[in-house]
Amino acid sequence: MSLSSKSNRKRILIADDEPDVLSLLALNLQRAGFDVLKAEDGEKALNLARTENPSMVVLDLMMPGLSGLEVAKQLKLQPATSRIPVLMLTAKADEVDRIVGLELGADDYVTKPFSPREIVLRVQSVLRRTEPATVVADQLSVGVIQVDRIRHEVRIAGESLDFTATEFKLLTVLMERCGRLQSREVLLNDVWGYESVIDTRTVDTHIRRLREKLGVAADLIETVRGFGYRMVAPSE
Amino acid sequence: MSLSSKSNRKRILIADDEPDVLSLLALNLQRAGFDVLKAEDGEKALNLARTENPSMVVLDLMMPGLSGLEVAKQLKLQPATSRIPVLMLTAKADEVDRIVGLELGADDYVTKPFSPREIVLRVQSVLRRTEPATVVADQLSVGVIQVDRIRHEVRIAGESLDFTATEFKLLTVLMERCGRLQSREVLLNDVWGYESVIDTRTVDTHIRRLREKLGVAADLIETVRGFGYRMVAPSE
DNA sequence: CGAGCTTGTTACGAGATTGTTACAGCTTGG
DNA sequence: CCAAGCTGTAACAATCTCGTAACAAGCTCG
Repeated sequence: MSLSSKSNRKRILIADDEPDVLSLLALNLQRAGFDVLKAEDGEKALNLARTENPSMVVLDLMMPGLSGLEVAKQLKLQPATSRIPVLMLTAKADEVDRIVGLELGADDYVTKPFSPREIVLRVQSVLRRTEPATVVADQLSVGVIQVDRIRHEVRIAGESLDFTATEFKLLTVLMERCGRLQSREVLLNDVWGYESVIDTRTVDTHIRRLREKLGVAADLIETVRGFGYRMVAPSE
Repeated sequence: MSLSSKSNRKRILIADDEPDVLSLLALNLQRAGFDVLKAEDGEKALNLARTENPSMVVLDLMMPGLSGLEVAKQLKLQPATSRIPVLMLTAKADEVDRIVGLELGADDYVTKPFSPREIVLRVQSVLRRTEPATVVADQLSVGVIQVDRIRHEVRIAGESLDFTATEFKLLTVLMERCGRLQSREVLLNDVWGYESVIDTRTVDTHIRRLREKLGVAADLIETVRGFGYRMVAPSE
């Protein structure tokens, strides 16, 4: 049932010993477009962080066994994992003071009770802060084309249109790299996924289908003969 | 339901030191149905934002005195204003990189030159995104469907109908988010609860039962292949 | 208890989606 | 202008998705 696309989505590792909290966070993060790795305890979290190279780690401070604090410390110790941002969940506000006193390696923290929405916002903002190169915008717009990735909605000149899963993905990839040439290989990789064994001509077919649906905005997808395709902003 | 004046229109605060830009934006936003507050500099913008409780703030990045960036930071610092969405106007695309590095609190940004129309679209989409049904109405109505949540009553074209608990919940969730796509996962989460371990196909079944009972209004529930379902207002 | 209702699961078929292929038209370089 | 190579287009088959119906388990209420 998943519209899976491992390649260019960010992986978030979350660790909490309460299954409910874990599921809730996972669901909301997935809904916000992240891939999620779940860990029920500190040991598992540490292992996953080392093997799966997540973009970010969300840790519950209080866990049986390895606490979130210890996991964070371990991560900071090794070069391979030392730069992974850490968002710490803490039960009480006054715990934070102690943590800060301990020179916690967390990039941000949230005190319980928190709303899942808040966590998602924090995760996004920490990612934005720590990875200036890749801004993840939910809202894309190029010329008359507007895309809301969260709602999976596309509007052409204000009018809502439906796209299939593949078309949608292809469109958003082109839009977020507007102005830059995308080779068929890159598109195959980022739209269809790493291990796909798909003919490059397939890209052409989907580009055609995209253009057909885009109607007046079809011109925004340029063909660069011999290389691939490029979305262009309309010249004013 | 009300044709009334100021009360239920959204207030947008715009700040720019160029009078021309300010007027142009104000005009277009008013035309789009918003109330507009104008500020010529950062200080005034900050004051208005604190006293007038706007739904959203549009800030020019470069202003004499307090810059848009500083205003945004100030807003984020205080709980009363920290949740107001910020749309930032920037002169050049490469300014954006610097902004991101500076931990911008903006929800979206637009680079100059921009069309007023584009700003209006952005404002609308940011508002759509950041305001997930703040009003909980007892009375819902979409097309010929009318729901009274207190009496637990549903009327289709005036005729009363019985719905089961699940059907009722599903219907109201769809109605309150009329026009917006709901994935099966979201529906499972919001109708069945997040700890439920239920197959996504179950959603399909209940959608079908809903449509069956809705009769003439069945068309109001759209299927968005590959993603989920959406309730639409019949006017479109 | 038991009939009837509610609800989640499952099977299946129609139809949509999608990758492939063939071919025609176009661009490019000589 | 021609030949070679790309790309646009259309058609096709494999696959996937969703609507439909049937079924079984659970629940309610007499």
